[in-house]
Amino acid sequence: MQYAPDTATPEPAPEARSLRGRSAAFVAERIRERILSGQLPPGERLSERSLTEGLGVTRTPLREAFKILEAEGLLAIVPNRGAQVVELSPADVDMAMELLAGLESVAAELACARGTDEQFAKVAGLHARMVACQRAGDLVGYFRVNQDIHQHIVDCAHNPALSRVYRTESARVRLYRFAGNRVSARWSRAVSEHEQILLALQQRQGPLLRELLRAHHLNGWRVTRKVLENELQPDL
Amino acid sequence: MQYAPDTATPEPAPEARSLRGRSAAFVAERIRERILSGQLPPGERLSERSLTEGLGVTRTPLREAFKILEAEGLLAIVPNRGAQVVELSPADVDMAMELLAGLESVAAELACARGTDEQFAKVAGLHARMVACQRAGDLVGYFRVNQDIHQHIVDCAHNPALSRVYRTESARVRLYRFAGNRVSARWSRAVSEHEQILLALQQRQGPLLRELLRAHHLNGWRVTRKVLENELQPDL
DNA sequence: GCGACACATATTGCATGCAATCAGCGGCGG
DNA sequence: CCGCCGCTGATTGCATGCAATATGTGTCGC
Repeated sequence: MQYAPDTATPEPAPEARSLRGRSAAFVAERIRERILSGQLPPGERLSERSLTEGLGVTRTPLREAFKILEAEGLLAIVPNRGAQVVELSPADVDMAMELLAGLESVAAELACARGTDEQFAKVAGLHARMVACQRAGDLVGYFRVNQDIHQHIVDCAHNPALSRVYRTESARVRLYRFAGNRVSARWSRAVSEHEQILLALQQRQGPLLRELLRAHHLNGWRVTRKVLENELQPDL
Repeated sequence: MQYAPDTATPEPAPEARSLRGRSAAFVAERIRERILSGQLPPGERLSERSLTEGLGVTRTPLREAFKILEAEGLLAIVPNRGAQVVELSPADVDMAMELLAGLESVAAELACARGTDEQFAKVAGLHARMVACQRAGDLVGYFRVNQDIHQHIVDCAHNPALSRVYRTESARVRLYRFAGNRVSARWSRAVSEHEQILLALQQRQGPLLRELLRAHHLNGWRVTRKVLENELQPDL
């Protein structure tokens, strides 16, 4: 017969035991998810109390997580006034988009030079899924797969530093870009642009791919900016 | 006659009073300086005890600073084993240099399109200082001004996000690049390359500037890599 | 009625204390 | 002699407590 240990095991959570030394990273990941999903909107003030209660950790690792997210550009910490989700002006997003376009254009030539056919096939598979999402009218799925495709193209460059920077900088503006995808007229054109991009990638035409990505970014961002500036109403 | 305030001001340190809410950032800056100067070499383990004693803060803000520096890629925190200065393999530096070259090439065209003549004049001034350092045999000064020049060219693009990423990623590999500058034969060629770069910038020849920067990076990194791989002995 | 001040409460920043883990070392068995 | 085990001191991870600052509210003067 088996006996339970004398001391009633508190067992706060199944993963909590192994969380030692990782709780700040764990908490940061949770908060990052909430920011990127829009659950914590830009400008939202983050109370230490409610977050510690919600996440089951104390203030020390939470505050460490704040510092991580601040370094990533997702939070702004104001002394004595706590942390809040960074709010980006249209100009900020503009600069970020320019940076992302630049990173992709750098990645384009590297990807054509070094990407494997298997990686390209994976991008093609994602493209098919994206088209399926479009047909199903699944905006959220479409957007997510779209982001995945761009990240995968960058990953094809086989440069971890480039992939990391692209991922981080892309995350900073994810919410803002999402707005632009809420215009149905953009969808079909974006898909056809993606088809050209995929073709250029598979045929390893670096300079062409670079230009296609640049144009794709420009087109997408033009629409998004209009939405952000309330000049165009989303119809989805 | 002037009287001192009744309450004897404790005044633990001139900056300590205003340090509340900023001590983690302050500590991070100090440690960053030590890493970038080589005072804390790659692989060095950072003891919380000695750093708290040396910096006059307690462990809580120090550990927050560790998280910031980890997010910047300067430290690696191993659970239960503390923080150590990141060690980059030649491959890591290779990837980072490719990224930096890409960022500069993106910045090049933007700088030619948007940089002000005043900014270009400042770059020219830095170039003159660099030449002076070269003539004086001031390796450290030369290297620092050299880095400044590249950062300023990137800043000419008037894209804060681009400047920030370039600065951070450049810092990560600063120590490793320094090794390559310890070969005297590289100096004169680097200076002449810089002169061409400056000219292209002032004449706003974007595509040319992009190619010059790419070639400059490639040349510099080729020498540096040889030094790092011990195929070439520094002669300075 | 309106604004300014003062007090009370809440929240943040940091110091400290305790538990868990690691590193070094000596004893023991093989 | 070598390797394994357990012990001890040191170090890290996190919880908590205290001081400083911000925030909300009521009161007073105008």
